[in-house]
Amino acid sequence: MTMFRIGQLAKLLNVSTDTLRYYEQQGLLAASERSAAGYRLYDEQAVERMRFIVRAKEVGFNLKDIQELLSIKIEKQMHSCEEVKTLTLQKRDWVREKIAELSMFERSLTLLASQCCGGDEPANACSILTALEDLDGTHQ
Amino acid sequence: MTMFRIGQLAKLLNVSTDTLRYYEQQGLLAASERSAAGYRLYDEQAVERMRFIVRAKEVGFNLKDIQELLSIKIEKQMHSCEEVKTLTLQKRDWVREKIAELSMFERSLTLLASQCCGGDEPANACSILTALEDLDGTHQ
DNA sequence: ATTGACTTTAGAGTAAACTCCAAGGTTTAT
DNA sequence: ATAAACCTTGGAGTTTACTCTAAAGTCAAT
Repeated sequence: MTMFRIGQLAKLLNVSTDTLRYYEQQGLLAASERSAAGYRLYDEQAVERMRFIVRAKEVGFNLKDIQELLSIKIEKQMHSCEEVKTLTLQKRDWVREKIAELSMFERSLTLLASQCCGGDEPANACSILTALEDLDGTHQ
Repeated sequence: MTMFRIGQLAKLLNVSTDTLRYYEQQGLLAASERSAAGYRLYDEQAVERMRFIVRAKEVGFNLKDIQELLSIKIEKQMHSCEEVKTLTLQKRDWVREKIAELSMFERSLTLLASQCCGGDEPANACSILTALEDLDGTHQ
């Protein structure tokens, strides 16, 4: 089993060692074990967990959100399927809302780009606000 | 022409007056004019601009991003159409990436919810991490 | 004319998420 | 065996985006 030291994991996932220690402190990612000298050692599972955290961050989840997502596990004895399912679907709906909002932006930006000739002349006719207002009219 | 005072605009857009003053200080939204007593007055255009800022914030743009988006309009005679188009398409691609990533989360949450009441699978296989990994396998 | 709700400014304080620093211990390469 | 490159901790500092406070001016209504 390959174990990573903090610097190696940091390099692998393009974060700082400080960030990894901060996440540990925040209860997001503990080192799998410590070496004799007290160095943090991370296994593949920890790497996967960290990959998840990074990805979740990238799409706009904050650390509290991520903790909640990570804690979604089915504990058949402790919680009913219904509870878990409700939490999961709530999160999913939140994600769907975000997607819908982003899609509106995507349309705005695409419309703006299409209205722009893309040539050398001053961009007098190009206005992102106009494009957005146009969308506002049709969507709200 | 109806003019809004800061408190009215704040109420209308569900932000604080402090936030509006802060955005002014950051160069995002200036009051259209001042009353004799020095009160900030906002016209419809300012309202639209603020609406844009709020929405952009909601989908994860930071203030610097938003300033950049707004500057496309403000300095349109300073930039060529090509510059504007490039910037716009860059932002659009960024938004598309976010949407793609969020869609993966959405799928994994949906998958997780559907597995939740499936019944017999071992509980340790039922986490969002596992669901996301399953998606990774089929989509990347 | 005075109360209460609004506004002004400058400046201090806050929360989240890092980021840096100091003072020291460990590992690896020469 | 000694430097370079890593790691440890605790704690201070930074950035972003507000949020709050204080001291004072303005406005509408009783």
